[in-house]
Amino acid sequence: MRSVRIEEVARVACVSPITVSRTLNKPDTVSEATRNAVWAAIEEVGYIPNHLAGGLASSKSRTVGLVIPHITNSTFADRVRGMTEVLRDEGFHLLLGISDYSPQVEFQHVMAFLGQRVSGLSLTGTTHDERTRSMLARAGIPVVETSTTTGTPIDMMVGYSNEAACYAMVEHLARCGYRKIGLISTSYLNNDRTVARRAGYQQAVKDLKLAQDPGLMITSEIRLAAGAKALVDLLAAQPDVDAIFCTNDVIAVGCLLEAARRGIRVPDDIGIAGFDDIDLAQEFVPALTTVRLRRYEVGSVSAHLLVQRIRGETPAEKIVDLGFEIVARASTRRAQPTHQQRDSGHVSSRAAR
Amino acid sequence: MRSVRIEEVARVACVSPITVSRTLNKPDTVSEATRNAVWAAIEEVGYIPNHLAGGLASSKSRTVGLVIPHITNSTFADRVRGMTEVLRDEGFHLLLGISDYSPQVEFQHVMAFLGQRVSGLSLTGTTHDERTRSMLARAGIPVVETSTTTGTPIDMMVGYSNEAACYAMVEHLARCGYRKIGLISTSYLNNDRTVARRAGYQQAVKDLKLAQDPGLMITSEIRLAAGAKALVDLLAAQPDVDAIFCTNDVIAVGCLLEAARRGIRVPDDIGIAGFDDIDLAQEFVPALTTVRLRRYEVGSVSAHLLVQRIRGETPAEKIVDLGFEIVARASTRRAQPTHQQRDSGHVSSRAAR
DNA sequence: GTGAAAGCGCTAACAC
DNA sequence: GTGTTAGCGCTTTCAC
Repeated sequence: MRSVRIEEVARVACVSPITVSRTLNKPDTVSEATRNAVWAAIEEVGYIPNHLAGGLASSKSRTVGLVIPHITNSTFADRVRGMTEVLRDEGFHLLLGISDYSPQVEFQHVMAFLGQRVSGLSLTGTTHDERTRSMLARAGIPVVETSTTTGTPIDMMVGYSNEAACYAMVEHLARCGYRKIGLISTSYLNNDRTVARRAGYQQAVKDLKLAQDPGLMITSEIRLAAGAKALVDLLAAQPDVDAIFCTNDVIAVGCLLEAARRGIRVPDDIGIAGFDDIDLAQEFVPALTTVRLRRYEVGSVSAHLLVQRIRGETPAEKIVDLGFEIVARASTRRAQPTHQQRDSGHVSSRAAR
Repeated sequence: MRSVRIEEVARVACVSPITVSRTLNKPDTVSEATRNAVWAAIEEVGYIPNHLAGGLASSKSRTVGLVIPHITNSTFADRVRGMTEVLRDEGFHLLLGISDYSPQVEFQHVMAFLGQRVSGLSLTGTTHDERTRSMLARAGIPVVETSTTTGTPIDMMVGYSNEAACYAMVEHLARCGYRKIGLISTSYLNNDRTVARRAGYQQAVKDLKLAQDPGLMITSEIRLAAGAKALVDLLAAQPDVDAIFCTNDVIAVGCLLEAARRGIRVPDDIGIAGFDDIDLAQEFVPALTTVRLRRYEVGSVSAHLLVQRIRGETPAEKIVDLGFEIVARASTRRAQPTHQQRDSGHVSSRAAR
């Protein structure tokens, strides 16, 4: 398929090819009359710029790569939305890869993206294949790791402290009077965010002298049915649990559904809390106490940072903490206002922005 | 950033550049000894093939474009998953664009993707900007439109009949004894799938001599809160509605939640049905009667069709009907088995595959 | 099975 | 403000 080339546009517009190129890429360096003539010619011949050729010649591409662990989850869907909207406004395009939580698959995507000469790259978390780190170090393109603010960044980071968020939620549950709090987390294999969330829970349980027992921590897949089953399993093993903190809202709603089916009263018999603040959390009956994150902003801020760096600017911060917020709702008892509003962990976090 | 080029690999491996290229792209045309030497050299110098240059020289790219209306919806998330998994296995990569239901934005993405010389393209539905159609006709790359099997295809199609699915659901509701069925659809602006769904509802209502009234059809956004509000609005305008068919499960669950809050008994006071069979549909109490679609397959089959055509093969079918299935659950009354299993509309549809 | 030459379509650098 | 020249890194074509 030999396509219409810049040369043909140039001929029709009676200018040189480079002028056409400039009209497209640096319009303000071309006089208005020329610009109009070129645009008319472009329309006339039906020219579509070949970004492959342009990218090759300029060693710049208008593409950014994103690798996410999976997509069936509003955390990542919102991030994709945040990135695509900003990138579109800035004239960039998004190459998407899904790693399914495998660092090896992530590495393959990174390789392929580098082969496409992406101008920037966004990854999830800080757990990567060693080759990913070394390739990226050599490639010298801006990289944003997201959804965490801890660990050793490759370059930049946008997220929140998973550990602090979980610590804050356990504190909140303790203020609600819960003393034996179970934790249902997602699998923590290759998932530094989950590891951090578990650590936050454990630290808080220890600091607040709540019931400690390895049997209180179990894992579940992110599906409603799995969350329901996890509730059953946890209650079977630890019948006197008085609250359950799920590191994911889908799991938490699964628990709420199962509790309803079994006639377990929430929050009286048991308190249930989640993580993410998905749409369903506030609509569900009872509404779910949870940790609110700024998912869309994780994407939009990442994209902004990448674009800034691609343009050669230096962002104010290499690590952006978007904070979190404990949202108390009906699935947990009312908190006693003993301490001063320590919930406002998010306030300080946000201030860090 | 001057990167390691194929020439350097060639020098280290003591072969010519073209041999390196062949080792990478057509390994079986190179002797094993040479292949090994080349691979060793690639590792040694840390070579990353430049797909921009390769694509330019061969006028082929290993990239496929996908434009979806939005991403915060399992319909599209599953499709993305289906596409990426197949494409990854086939060595292709995915450029993602989100159009927000705007044909103009879609056109911009299509232009940009053609500029990247994507080898194939997948769009949603058949409502496009006229320029999109003409560009694509000229570009001559394989195109798959999805989520419908009606309308005039640009090239190929993968989906299901939205009209037949909604017709079947109204039939089902009629067999359940419902006679005045409201419809809450999404906005049908630039959305041929919704237009078809509404048409299916209207035709069935007419054929089955159910209550007909323009006031029975309203629209809602795809959010739980919006669905809840839509229920309230519909009941206010049409108090004697005995069933509500929502063309989206999220809206339907919003209705169920609102019904629970208002003490409206489902399915006795009112029957509620949805469309999509999201995870929540079967877990919710009461479980939601809905239309099950094969969302993942929409993506995976699309990707397969595109890859086949990119390879120069000719797929057996240009239009793949993946069918649908009426899933009867607790949110509607039991159906009377009067007619013979006409629900098996999906069986014939699937047979069409 | 391997190589040499030519060129894919564009833009950087420099000239005018 | 616009044009000329050279070359981005690879693959095609044809030769051996």
